[in-house]
Amino acid sequence: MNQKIDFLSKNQQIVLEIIEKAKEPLKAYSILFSVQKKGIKAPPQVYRALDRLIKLGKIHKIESKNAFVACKNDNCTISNATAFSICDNCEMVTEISNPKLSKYLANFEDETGMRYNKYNLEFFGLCRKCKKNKS
Amino acid sequence: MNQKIDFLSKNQQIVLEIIEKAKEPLKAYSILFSVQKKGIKAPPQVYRALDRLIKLGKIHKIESKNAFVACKNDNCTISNATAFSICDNCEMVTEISNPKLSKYLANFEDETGMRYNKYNLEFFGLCRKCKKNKS
DNA sequence: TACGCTTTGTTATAATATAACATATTAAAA
DNA sequence: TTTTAATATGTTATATTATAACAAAGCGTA
Repeated sequence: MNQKIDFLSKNQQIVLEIIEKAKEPLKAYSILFSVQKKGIKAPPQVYRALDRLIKLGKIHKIESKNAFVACKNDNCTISNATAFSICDNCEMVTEISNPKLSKYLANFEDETGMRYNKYNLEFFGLCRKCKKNKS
Repeated sequence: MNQKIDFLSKNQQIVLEIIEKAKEPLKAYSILFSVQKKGIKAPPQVYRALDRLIKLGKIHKIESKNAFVACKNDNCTISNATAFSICDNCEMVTEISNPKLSKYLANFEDETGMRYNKYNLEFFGLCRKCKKNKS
């Protein structure tokens, strides 16, 4: 039954592959451009694949950038809880997989006592490289 | 000198007022529509005001919704560190101001030892009302 | 085969956001 | 007070991001 969950259609595979190869987050229309040689011609085809890949936890959307990255956590079949660090200068994005952080956030209770197992956290700052170059 | 920081231009005041009055996050074009009777006619006028208000910490952008809410923390002159809870059903958004959480996140060190004083956290779940109605 | 379901292809358009440039207002330097 | 610099505004056009709507193809299975 897990095969079902992991099955990717042709378009989904094409889109995933290009995102996995990329070193930085990709925008939907830049993906569209890249896959046109493979027969994908129109935005809905890309957006459908993106939606599916997100649901499967294969990729994540960087909301502050409207861009997409491959999931770096091998086991991230559940895409609900994500954390990223984003460089304000070079825009590099790194997925943070820190058990303490995810535990903390999953156990966090708001004022009303509510908990959330779904969240997205985006940290901003200067990455090591950019920090050096600026100083 | 703080007066300078708090000074709002005409358009900025108009846009802020409408966001503060709203009970839910407002989209840029719905703001545009609302303020057309007050003489604001084109998207750039709204987006400029929004940008400025965000920088001043008067409003925040809910990235997952492309919508804008007034800051509920009286002292949120620094808009860098934000956390929200968002109802998956009714889309209600509440700003979380929890000193423990903000301390935890500001002190969080990633694998490389980096810290971030700028972040945005969006929690998703069902708000109390919607949880009741679904059960 | 025939049915239902998912995926695909396609056109069109909606929704979100910015570029570019001209003008006006303001604050304060000369 | 005039000049200047900086900020804010108005305006048109356009770029970017995303979805609606519907027809057709493929696939599993009853």
